[in-house]
Amino acid sequence: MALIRTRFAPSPTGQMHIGNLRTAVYAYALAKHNSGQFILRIEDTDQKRYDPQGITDIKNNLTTFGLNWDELYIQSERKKAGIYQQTAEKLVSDGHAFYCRCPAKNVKQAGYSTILRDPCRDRGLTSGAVKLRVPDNQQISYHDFVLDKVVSWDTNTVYEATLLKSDGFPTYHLAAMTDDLLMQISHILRGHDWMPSTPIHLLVLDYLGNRRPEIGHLTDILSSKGGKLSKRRDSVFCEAFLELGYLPEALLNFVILLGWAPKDNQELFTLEEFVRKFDPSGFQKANPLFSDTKLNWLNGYYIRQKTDTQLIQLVKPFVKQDVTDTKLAQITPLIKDRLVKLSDFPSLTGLFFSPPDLDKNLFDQPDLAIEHLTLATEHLSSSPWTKEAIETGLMAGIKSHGWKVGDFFMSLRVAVCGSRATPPLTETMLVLGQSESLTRIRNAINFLGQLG
RNA sequence: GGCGCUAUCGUCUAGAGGCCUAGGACACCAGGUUCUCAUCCUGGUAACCCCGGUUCGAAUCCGGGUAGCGUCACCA
Repeated sequence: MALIRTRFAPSPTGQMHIGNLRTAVYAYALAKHNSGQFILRIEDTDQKRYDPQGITDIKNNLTTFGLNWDELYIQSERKKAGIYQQTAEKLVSDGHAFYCRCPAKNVKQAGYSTILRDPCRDRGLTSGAVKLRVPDNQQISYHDFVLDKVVSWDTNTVYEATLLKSDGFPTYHLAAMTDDLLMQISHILRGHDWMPSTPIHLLVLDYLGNRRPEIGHLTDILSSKGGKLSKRRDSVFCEAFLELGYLPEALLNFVILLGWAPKDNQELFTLEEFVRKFDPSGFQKANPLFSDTKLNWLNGYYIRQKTDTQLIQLVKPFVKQDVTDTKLAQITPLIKDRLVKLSDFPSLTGLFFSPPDLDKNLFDQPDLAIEHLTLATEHLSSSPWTKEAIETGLMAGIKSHGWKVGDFFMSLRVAVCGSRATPPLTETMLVLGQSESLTRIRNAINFLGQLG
């Protein structure tokens, strides 16, 4: 098999979002599954939208997710070498392109354009912007390797796109195709939104006289609110998910499943497993909806797979309270099964740092609770501070009074934690310490007594 | 409006003419484990867009609707 070379070719105009991440991981897997190369190419040919921070962000993100590139190219630097200028001039001299001095139209505001043949195409100008000369009455087609389908157009529906702008910079149409050819890209994998301009690219590819890479168009990720994912309405940026405490491996796994599936229904993938099992026939053809419920499950799953030591390190940036390493190491295992996102840490652990606000509604039977707590005080003030001693003593007391085990511990739980849903009670008291635990229980007795 | 793509449970999907009384995962519901919640285990509810056609037989093939999405810039 010929060498597989894929590229991830973002334009650095904003932060990397989950759609970009998905495109990148698919291109990466396609290359690596075949022992090929994954190329990062920065498409910064739009001077008006240039953002110097963008390149750094893209590199950092790819690194975070383990998508290491083999080669890096930056189009603005290649432009300086005159590569695109030369290609454009060759197309003109071959009769496949022409110069144009029409003012740039802004159909974005007008709606849509219906003029497909440019008035400058036969004027024989010798300078200006360069536009593609589109032939009439021809069929142009390609096989899409994602859709696994031949798609074709009548050239009479193709407009004469600008290839080189009057500022000397190439448009995507010229730059991307020129580079794909020069860089020996074997597979172009890109967003669905590029599909309509594919006939333009096919023409450019053919006129440049080389060969056509395989081309495949990925689905778009849709918003659960309807329509395309929106940067305003939806949370879409990788950075934002990371800041919420989503693990990179969870986000990556989630995004892999959004548009690709293996025949055997496997759901859990590390990057390495995905690369190994990758198969282009698994690509989805219909647009998926973004919904974070499965992402939440995946994140919880990956959190539970961490060792306590690993999790303690991961959770540190999300700890809001002032805490020693020792205490953090005691608390973290107690809430491991309860964490959905790392940022849940502060709300799940508040009870370890400050006494609870008591609410009488949390106690089922205040009078009985006083009895429960009184017994607890008696035992706990004299008990050795170990799990076994605490529990056996308490159980003996419960049994002698004929109480329901669940009722007793709920009273104690609410007194100590201020909530009916908490980490394991004994372990929690162990962390709090004997003195603090007893203080909280006595406070609760007083609180309940005053209600009386 | 033109051009193009798509259409299986609420969501992500398996399904390439009989293996489908349509399978898995998440979510949801019920039960079990457990001193609560969570985890974990077991079970359940739930889908082939519509209409024609081809065929002995269609979720799977074809045609037509309908709907969704994309795009129509000297932006990518």
